[in-house]
Amino acid sequence: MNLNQLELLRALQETQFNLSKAADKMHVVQSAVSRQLQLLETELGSPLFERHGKRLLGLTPLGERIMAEVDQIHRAKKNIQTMADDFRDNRNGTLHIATTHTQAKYLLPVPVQKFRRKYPGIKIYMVQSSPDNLINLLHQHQADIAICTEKLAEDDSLVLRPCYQWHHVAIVPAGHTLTEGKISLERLAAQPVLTYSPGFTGRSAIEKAFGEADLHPDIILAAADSDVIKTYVRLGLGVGIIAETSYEPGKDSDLVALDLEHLIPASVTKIAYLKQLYLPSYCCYFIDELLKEAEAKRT
Amino acid sequence: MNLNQLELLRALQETQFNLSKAADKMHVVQSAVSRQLQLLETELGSPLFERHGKRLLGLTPLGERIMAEVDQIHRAKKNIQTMADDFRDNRNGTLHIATTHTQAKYLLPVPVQKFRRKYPGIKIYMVQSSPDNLINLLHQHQADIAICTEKLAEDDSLVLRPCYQWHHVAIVPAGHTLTEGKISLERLAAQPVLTYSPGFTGRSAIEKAFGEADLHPDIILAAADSDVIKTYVRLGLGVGIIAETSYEPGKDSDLVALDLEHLIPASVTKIAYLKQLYLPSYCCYFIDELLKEAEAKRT
DNA sequence: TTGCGTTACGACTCTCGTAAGGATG
DNA sequence: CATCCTTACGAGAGTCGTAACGCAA
Repeated sequence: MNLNQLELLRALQETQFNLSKAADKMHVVQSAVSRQLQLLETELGSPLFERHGKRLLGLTPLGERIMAEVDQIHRAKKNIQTMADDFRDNRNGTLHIATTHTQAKYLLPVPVQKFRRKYPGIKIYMVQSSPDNLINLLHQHQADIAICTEKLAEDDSLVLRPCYQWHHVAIVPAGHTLTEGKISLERLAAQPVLTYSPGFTGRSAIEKAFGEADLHPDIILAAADSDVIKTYVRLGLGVGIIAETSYEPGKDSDLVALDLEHLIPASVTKIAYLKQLYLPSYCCYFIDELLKEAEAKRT
Repeated sequence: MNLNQLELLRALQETQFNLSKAADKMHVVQSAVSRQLQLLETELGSPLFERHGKRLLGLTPLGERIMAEVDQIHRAKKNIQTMADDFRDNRNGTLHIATTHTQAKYLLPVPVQKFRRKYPGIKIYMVQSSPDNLINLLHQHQADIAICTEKLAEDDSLVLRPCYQWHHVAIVPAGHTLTEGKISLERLAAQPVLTYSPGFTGRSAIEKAFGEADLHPDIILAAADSDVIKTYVRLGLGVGIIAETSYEPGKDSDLVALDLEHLIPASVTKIAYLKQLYLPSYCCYFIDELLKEAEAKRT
């Protein structure tokens, strides 16, 4: 048994048990992985994969259990390398941030700027995705940290750090009927509504609020980002419900923001990363800057 | 980086950073480990060991952190091998039991006998040691399970399974003054006492009971096992305090056992094993038999 | 026929052991 | 000077890549 053979098992799982594709992933020819797999299964004394003829179909029960340990080994090996790299030179490296559009545009700019100044040698990869996919990215080691508001609960393998609490605002063109009088969920629900796609940026809080009031707003447009919503609100399609932080008083002076703090429960944006994974020092610095920025926004 | 290099790190730690002894442990010549260590440190880019000249003195801070991951890898690798062995053939193997004299003599015989019948191919290694050392044996992977009463608390990495609850009895030769009238801690403390060594078989419960009554018995003999205590009680040296299960009505008919249940708090004997370590099926069977035996003793 | 996996064989790389040498207490 | 570690070099084991083959959709 050696580390390459264990990596091979991972590669096979990631390629739906296709030896040829796994070989590509491992940067060796296909016959090599065929042999290595045979050697490993011979050494362990039992097949690790279900086969139909020569084709691999999936893991055996033994294979399943072994894969869990292989993942542990992979993680530990990665930690060793990260630690060594970080120790030798913490000025170079890469930072993979997974987040949603809203956070990328309205929360991250200042921290990223500060980070660039302190760590000019670190490459930043920012991946935008849907909140439920962010956790996948973490688990697949394709992201170091994830920043988002929803879908981050009940996962024991994650560290969750509350970043900041915010609430929603309604946006309407100047002169809109909602700008007069007191805002309420009933009045909102009477209008065509534009807001975030399900699973994005506190959409669940919005649904909860309307649901508890037994209201069923007509959501005529759902988008992943605030800018799209604003655009169509400007076109007069209806009232937008977006995060307060996405309303920019300067640029959005043609729109009126109506505070919904008392109507829709507040949301908490969190930073998440894998509990068992070592974070390089620059990554911790970035998290600290994020928390500082959140603190600054709050006041 | 490969598994052998990581094993080498463990070997070095276990040999107080002596390359020559580590080489013996790894079954290779010393020059080989010297080179492998250099290769690893070169690959990681930083030294893992503090050196004075050519000698290794200890781990660097980086080395310390890496060793923690190496231990994880070692454990996972061991789990893979155990799983594969268990899956292929669960009739052969070894079971390392670490326990104290008392448990080995009075709790284990029946389960061991049943185990031998069901798994005649498994070799049983029974290690007797002091309770605080039992945990070390588990952590050093020199024992699969440990059975004892004391010193098993507050260790997050252990699974603790309460096995059975018992209490102490006082033993005296027939006709001893304590056999008349009602037993009490005061009357006990007035006699020379023979009992377990500190850390053994509920000794702490004994001390606690006397301590809370502000009594200071004269413990003239402390032994790790009940038989030694019985022997000297028979010689008339004083009153023995032993586990109830160690008093055998048949063999010990010359001694009188006085129940101390109401005087000394009960003790709980537990089975412990490493949380993160895979236990082969026969090991689980043995644990089950132990729990059954404990259940039988209780009734 | 194409895609997927296995087997055979020669080339190469890697690691080991032997042996000699340097440093340290 | 004995112990501990390093370096040099040749032998052997292990792994890879090429290529040919078997099998199934």
